[in-house]
Amino acid sequence: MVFQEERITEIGKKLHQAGMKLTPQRRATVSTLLEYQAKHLSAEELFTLIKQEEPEIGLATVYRTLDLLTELRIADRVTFEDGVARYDLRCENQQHFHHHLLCSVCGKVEEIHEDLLVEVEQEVLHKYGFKVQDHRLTFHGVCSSCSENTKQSEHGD
Amino acid sequence: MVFQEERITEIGKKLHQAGMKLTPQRRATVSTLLEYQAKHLSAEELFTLIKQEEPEIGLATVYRTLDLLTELRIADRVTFEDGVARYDLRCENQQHFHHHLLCSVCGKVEEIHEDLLVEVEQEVLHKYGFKVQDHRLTFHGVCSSCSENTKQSEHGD
DNA sequence: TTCAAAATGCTAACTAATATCAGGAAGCAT
DNA sequence: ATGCTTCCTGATATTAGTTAGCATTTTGAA
Ligand SMILES: [Zn+2]
Ligand SMILES: [Zn+2]
Ligand SMILES: [Zn+2]
Ligand SMILES: [Zn+2]
Repeated sequence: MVFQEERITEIGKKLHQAGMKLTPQRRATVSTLLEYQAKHLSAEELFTLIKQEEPEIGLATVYRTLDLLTELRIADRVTFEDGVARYDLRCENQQHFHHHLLCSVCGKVEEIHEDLLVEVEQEVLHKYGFKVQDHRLTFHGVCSSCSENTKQSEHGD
Repeated sequence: MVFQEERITEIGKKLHQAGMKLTPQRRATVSTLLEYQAKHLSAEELFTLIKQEEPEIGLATVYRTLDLLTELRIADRVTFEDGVARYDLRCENQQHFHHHLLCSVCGKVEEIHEDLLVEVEQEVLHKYGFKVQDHRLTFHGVCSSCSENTKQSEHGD
């Protein structure tokens, strides 16, 4: 909770640098994003949660705030297979967006915060002349617990 | 054009194997996907194009056909920043979806058909126990022609 | 305190995508 | 041919996520 406050005021500074204000609505949005980190909530899901902290807030404001945070690279927008935009707070001092593991069996979404692409991106620069600034990487497959379950049920045959 | 016909009949076989028919509407959809390969068209964009070949076709059929092709792994669905689903015909004998380079200056979308992630995916298996079946990788950055233009205008200063 | 700019809430509008449903075509068995 | 079944289709209605418009409120500097 103390960390949260620090983080929020820090984000407030970034907003001020861009000539914008940390209004109560924006504060509530950021704090909810912090609280539900790595949950990949949609704008509407966030809206209902934020309302608990800031009941007067409107849906449009949530959308506007999320757009703002995305532009300032405080948050990242990511879309999985259902086509709904979801939001992640960008980790501090993280240059690039983190990666996601999407289990096709249980539907779970895991995160990888390690940047596995440094070499790949150099290769892309050399071979294709493309200067990578950021990336979106999602792996589709079977998570560790699901493949263990499969193994066990195979033993049972 | 000859190659197209071959490709279409080959896809027709895959449909038959799955107990489905290559109807005129589906044929027209596949042929349009082939014709506009690597254009990353949305369902509605495809719809207006397909109508030229098959004017009686309805939008719902296009959606249904694209779903079908995606399930049979004949096509791949990909979503960029605007949140709209776009469709790529999967290259023959290609295990994984290809990658995309999205230029933030000119908006161009390039493709990389080389699978750069073999080692990364082994790392993911060893470190996280996650068995990768497929992936979605998009790089955001500056394409080669745009960075050359930037260099030239810097010279001009 | 005044005032302009920024931000907000409400609602309507828009768009992509899906669901529904009443036909049609194709395949097979008489 | 005839019926029967299954699959497929087009039109339309509906849903859900998102954006636009606008009047009102809040904010922070002068
Ligand atoms: Zn995440
Ligand atoms: Zn799983
Ligand atoms: Zn592509
Ligand atoms: Zn470019």
